[in-house]
Amino acid sequence: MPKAKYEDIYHNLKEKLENETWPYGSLLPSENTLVSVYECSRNTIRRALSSLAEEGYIQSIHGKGVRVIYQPLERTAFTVGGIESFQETARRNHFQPATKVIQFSVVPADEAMAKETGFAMGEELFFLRRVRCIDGKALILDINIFLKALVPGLTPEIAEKSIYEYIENKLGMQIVTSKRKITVERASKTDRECLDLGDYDCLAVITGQTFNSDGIMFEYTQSRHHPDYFCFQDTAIRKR
Amino acid sequence: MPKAKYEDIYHNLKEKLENETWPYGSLLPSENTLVSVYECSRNTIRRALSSLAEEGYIQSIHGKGVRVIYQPLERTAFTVGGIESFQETARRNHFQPATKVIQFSVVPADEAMAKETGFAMGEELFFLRRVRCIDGKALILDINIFLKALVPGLTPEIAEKSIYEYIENKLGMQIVTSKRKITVERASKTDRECLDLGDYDCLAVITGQTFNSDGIMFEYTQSRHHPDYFCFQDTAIRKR
DNA sequence: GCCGATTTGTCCGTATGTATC
DNA sequence: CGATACATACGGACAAATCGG
Repeated sequence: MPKAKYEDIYHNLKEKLENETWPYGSLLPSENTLVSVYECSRNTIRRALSSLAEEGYIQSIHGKGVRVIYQPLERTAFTVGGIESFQETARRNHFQPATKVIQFSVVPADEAMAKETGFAMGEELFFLRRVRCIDGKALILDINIFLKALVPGLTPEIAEKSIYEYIENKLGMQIVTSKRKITVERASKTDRECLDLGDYDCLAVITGQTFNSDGIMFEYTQSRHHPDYFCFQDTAIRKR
Repeated sequence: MPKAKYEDIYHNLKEKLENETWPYGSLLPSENTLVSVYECSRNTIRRALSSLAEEGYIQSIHGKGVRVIYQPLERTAFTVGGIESFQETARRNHFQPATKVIQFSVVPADEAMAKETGFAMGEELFFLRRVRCIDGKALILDINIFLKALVPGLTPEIAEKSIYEYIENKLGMQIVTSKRKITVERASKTDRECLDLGDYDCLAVITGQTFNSDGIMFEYTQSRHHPDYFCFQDTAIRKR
């Protein structure tokens, strides 16, 4: 539950934008009007608006108003974006998810791995690989490497369900920042063995580091996606 | 030239983070210390810090401090991210860029195109296709569709150089928001004819809409990248 | 072209809440 | 418990862009 006022306002405005209370291309009520409506200071309104601008819902125009640039999208593809677990994404897209753990081991970080992942050498790591299936088809190969010290008690059984659920609810650790990079790679022998790639010879790869609320990196991930089930959305705002 | 104080502070801190004045994993000076250093209010400092947090440079920890999570990266790949023209990206990556215009026409938006691009039906559009080369290899196929009314005087000669440069400097129009989506598609016949794909049968596709400072969408783009020359970077911050 | 009303952009000072140590 | 540090919120001031008369 959000307790901050600007978060309430943000969610309320977001919902109204998605409902097309104000249609695409129109102007929002002025900030001062919103101040009266929500009974708060202009700073608080501006904070909510700036979050919506970052997410591509609106755009402020100096001296003029705030333009709606949100357009309702067709939900055909399996989209990712933001920090979201496989489970959450599957549920949002109304798919039946399944996970198969194909590797679960504990290893120390050697030099090559330290360089690639960003963990310190010698750190004890959980190394696991999982295949994600949707409607019976194997579509995503996930490689997760966790700092063992920060994810105590992790088992293959938990990995079969939802690791993020375990981390956040059972361990009480909060995931905050995630740095990622997206590339396209040729399918390896393992990819072809684990996934139903058909005659594709490439896949979409999301490689990332995840940081907890102490600002410590505790996870390195590689998510290897079937091309047909990959769609990443993003909004950028130009800085001068 | 940024004239806003928070932008100066933002750039100054960013440079120091990239110089590793404060190493990865350490804490920044406290906000109050920075207030003294930059002689400004805490609001102004916090604004600069929040921009850096969004870009994955730092992460605030309540009651503790601000952790540096920036790591210098190896510049091996051709990376994209943010709003940046091909020219700018090429220069940043120290490559010799070249552009070949293979189509330049004016068409009205029919129903199918209107639905795909988001332009209104019947709008007059510039439709162009360009091949981007680096060190003599054809690596990117760009399809740009512009609202003709908002980009008057566009010619194939300008398209050969930099359209963004023309739009921003000559027309004085500012690009502000860009909404994009990344997918992996099978290479079409055209892709194979235009690009040096080798034996790849897929490519990375960035599809996007660009909005000017009036909040009007004036461009629809599709950038089709050779897999080896595609790397998209992103930072996500988890919201509750 | 100028002026004034409206609207967003930047910045400040202050107060209070909450997490960490 | 107190000191420190970040988080939220308010209110006010002035600048800058837009628009209509």
